[in-house]
Amino acid sequence: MTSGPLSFQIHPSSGVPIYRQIMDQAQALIASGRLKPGDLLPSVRQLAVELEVNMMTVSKAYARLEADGVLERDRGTGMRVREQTITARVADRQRELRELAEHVVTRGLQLGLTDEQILAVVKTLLKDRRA
Amino acid sequence: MTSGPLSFQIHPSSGVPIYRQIMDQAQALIASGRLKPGDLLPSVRQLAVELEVNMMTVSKAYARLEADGVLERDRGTGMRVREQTITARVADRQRELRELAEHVVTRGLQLGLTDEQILAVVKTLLKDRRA
DNA sequence: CATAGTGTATTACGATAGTAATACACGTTG
DNA sequence: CAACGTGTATTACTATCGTAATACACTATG
Repeated sequence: MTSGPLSFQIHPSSGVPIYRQIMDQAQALIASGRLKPGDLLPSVRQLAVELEVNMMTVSKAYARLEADGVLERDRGTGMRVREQTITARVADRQRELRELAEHVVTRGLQLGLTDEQILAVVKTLLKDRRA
Repeated sequence: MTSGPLSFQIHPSSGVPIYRQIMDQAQALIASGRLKPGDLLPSVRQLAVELEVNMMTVSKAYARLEADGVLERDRGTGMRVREQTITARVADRQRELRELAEHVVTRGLQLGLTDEQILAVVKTLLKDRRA
C-alpha cells in the first residue's frame, strides 16, 4: 500500500471552521509522520470534492499553513510539507508558547487545582503524544 | 485608603473584545486578592462611564462571569465575588483543563520544543502567579 | 505549444459577534 | 411609598468571518 488516500474527515457543524479543521488534521498527519517533508498534499480540488467543500476553503487552510511555515507552494505541482527549519532559539519559541499557556494556568487556578495537578495534566498529554 | 477605585483599563482596538477584557481584568483582580469573596464590583453604569463604553458591554462581561460561577448577582445591590465552592473532584476538574492544555502541547511540539521545555513554560507561569 | 493540472484573487452572500440605545423589572433606602 | 440604585431584555446596527462561485495566472507534460 502506498500510504492510502490520506484520510481527512471533517465535522461540518461542530462550530469549528472547516478550514481550521483541515489545518489541524494536516498538522496531525505531519506530526504523526504519515506526511513527511517533501510529501505532496492532496490538491485543493481533490480534497474539496472528497470533503464536499469549496476549493477556496481548502486553499485557505493551505495558505495559512504556508504562512505558518508548515507547507511550501510548488508552482504547478501543489503544496509540499516543508523541511523543518527551526531557527529561532529555544527561549524565543518558549515565549511564543507563553500566551497559550497563560490560559491553561488561569483556568487551572480558577478551578482550584494545585500547581502539581495542573502540571500533571500537561505531563499526561505529552506522554500520550510521544506514545 | 479603602482599596482605591479598582483600576480597570481597556485597549479599545487591540482585537480583543471589550467585554472579554473586562472579564479578564476582573478575574485578575480576584486572583491577585484585590477583590475578595463578598466584595462588590463597580456597577455597570459606573464602569461603563469610566471605560467610555456601553452599559450592556459591562453587563455582558458580568453575566458571563456569573455563568462561570465567578460572580453572583445580588438583586438591587450589584455583583459580588462569589465564595469559592469547588465541589467537583480533582480528576473532573483536570479533565476540564485537558482541552485547553492540548493546544499548548500541540503548539509546543510543533515548535520543536522538548517535553521539559514545554513544562518549563508552564512552571514559570505558575511561579509568577503565586508570587 | 496545447492541454490539463496546480493554487489564488475577486466578489458575493449569509451568519455570527460585538457594541450600543432604550425601556424595563426589581430591590434598597430614606 | 417614592426616588434612585441595581442588572437585564429587546432591538438594531455594523463589522467581521466563513464559505462559495467564478475567472484568472502559472507550470508540468507530452
